[in-house]
Amino acid sequence: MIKITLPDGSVREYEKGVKVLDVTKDISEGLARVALGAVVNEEIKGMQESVEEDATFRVVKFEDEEGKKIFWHTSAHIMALAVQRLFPGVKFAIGPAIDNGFYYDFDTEHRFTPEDLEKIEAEMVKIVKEGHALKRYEMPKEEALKFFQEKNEVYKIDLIENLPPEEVISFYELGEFTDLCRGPHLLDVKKVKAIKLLSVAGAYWRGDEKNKMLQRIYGITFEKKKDLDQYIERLEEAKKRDHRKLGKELDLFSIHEEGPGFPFFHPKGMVIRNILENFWKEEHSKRGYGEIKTPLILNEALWHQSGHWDHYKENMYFTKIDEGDYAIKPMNCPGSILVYKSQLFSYRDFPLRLGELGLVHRHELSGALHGLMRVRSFTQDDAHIYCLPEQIRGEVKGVIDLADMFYNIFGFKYHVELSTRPENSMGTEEQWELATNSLREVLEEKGIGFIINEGDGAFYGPKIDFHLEDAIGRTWQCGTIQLDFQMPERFDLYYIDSANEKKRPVMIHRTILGSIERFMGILIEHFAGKFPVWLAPVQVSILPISDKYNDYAYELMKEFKDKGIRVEVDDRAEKIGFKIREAQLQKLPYMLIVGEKEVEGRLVSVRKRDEGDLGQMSVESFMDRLLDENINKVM
RNA sequence: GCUGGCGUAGCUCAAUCGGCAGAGCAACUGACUUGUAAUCAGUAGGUUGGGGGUUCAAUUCCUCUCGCCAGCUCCA
Repeated sequence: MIKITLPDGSVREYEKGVKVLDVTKDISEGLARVALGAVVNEEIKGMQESVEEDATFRVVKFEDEEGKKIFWHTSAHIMALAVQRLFPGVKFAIGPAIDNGFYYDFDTEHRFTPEDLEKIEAEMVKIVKEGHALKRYEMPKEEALKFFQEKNEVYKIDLIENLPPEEVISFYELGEFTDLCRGPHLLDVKKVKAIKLLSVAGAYWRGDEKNKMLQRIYGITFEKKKDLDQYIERLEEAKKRDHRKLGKELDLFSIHEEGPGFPFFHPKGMVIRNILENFWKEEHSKRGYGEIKTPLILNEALWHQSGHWDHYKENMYFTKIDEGDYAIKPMNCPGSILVYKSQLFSYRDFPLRLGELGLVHRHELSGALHGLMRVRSFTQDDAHIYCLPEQIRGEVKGVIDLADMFYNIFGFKYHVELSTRPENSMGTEEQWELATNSLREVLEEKGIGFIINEGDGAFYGPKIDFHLEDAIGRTWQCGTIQLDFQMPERFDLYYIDSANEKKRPVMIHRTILGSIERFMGILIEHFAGKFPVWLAPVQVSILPISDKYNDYAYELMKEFKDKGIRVEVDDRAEKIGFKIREAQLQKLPYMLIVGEKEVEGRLVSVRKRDEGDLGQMSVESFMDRLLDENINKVM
């Protein structure tokens, strides 16, 4: 007898043989059938032989994260089989599931076109109809190598050669396609009903730009056609939120061929930017930060001393002044350091927090530029904290809390990463370990979940990064906290301790918004351009019914302006319907319609974005309402 | 930077096989004086991203270059 534990915990006993099939049928409706370990992935017939007594099956639904991953991983294999059939001679690299779907990397002289994707898609549908089961088996290393050598699958050979010796080398066979794969997989392909191949793009083998570029096909699959339609619809929705599109439509900013990666901010964009910056300044002032401003261009010698010359030159712009060599700053820290060095500090002055909204220029690769999210000139909401070693924890905690406060105001979700020592870096192993551990311990102490980003630290120290999401779920690093023992050393920074001796301070580099530009990009996508009243570039638009009421509108505008409300009058000779439409498309929070009915009793007819007509009210009560809302939303 | 795709009026997009470069919106002028998502008429607007080539003829084909988009790499 074989005992099978079902997802609800109940145990069923079956005789070896066909009975197991019954179980899989029982639990199969709407589910991806998956079990722990190898056995369940084999054909049903094979399973009878290998299922152990008391085997425990785990059933994973498509709705679960894990279920999706398995579903999409199998889909990648289906795609690979389709490609193998349609394009013989293609070499296979890897084909994993990702957050939204899957991809497979292929090496071939042929360039995949959109038409090819359709053909592959059709072949995948055919494969699903054929209803193959996935068979798993294992092979000793030598045999596995021989298997792929015969087919000249160089990437698979590379993979096997790099597997740790204790790793079991397993294969999954789907029809004529056999792939090196750890699994697990669906038992068969029948559930993969809705298939969509999304795009083809280049990708380097093992993600290393020195390696050959392969062709990567992205796709996504679902159990139901309806889910696929929904997914595609969601993508379309997200496109409408794209900050590059909204930035143009709402006249917030522009980017021109004359300055790739150098954004221009328009008056309405500047309103938002100024609100952000002013709020930032107030909050930092409250928390004991002093504000500084340092030059954009500084002598090259400074950048040699800081280590940027050795570690960051590729990303820097240079210029000449008279006979001297200068660099345009890619980071603000050396400037802050010169401020520090302009006087002598005592341990009693610590922690010393110097903030700077600093404009930096970095030569990013042309292909990496992306609206406001990835630019070549941007303003970091930077600050450098000089402190005693025993003050590190307190300061890091303070910055984490500040970041959390900022993100919560906007309702952003974020995740945290801890980045460790990169290859091209300064300092000793001990210093790095100490710095990395302090950051880790603070995160653990505060109970903040984080993932480790191996080798992604700054060249002078490890960092904690805060990542925010854009409209289509891509994440962007914003806030960062970097611990640095190197710069104080290089610049011979010191303070006087209580024993009247010179000591090295610790330096913490940190940003909250990251870059004002990127943060605004995320802000635009997050609100889909419908900014809350306190952020809206125009808060109130006054719409006179006809130009007979323009004077009343101007009168009101002046009153509102005096109260600090951002207001405009649409005095064009247009019908009211047209003006309302325009105001709605500009996503303005409030429209005030004024005509014959309002002009007498100092009334306004209020219309709110998305909510429609709120009826008539007096100018005073509207103003109160607005000021209330305005103040409430800021904090 | 790499791979692939794209670039036509301020914006969104047409232009069959290489055969006179067009529409809507916006702008401008005039009329209309309007009550909750587009009033009507007229005018103007282009070295088809830029350079070179093939051709009787290039928005269309070839080539170089610049920019944009997706992904890779990189990163705030």
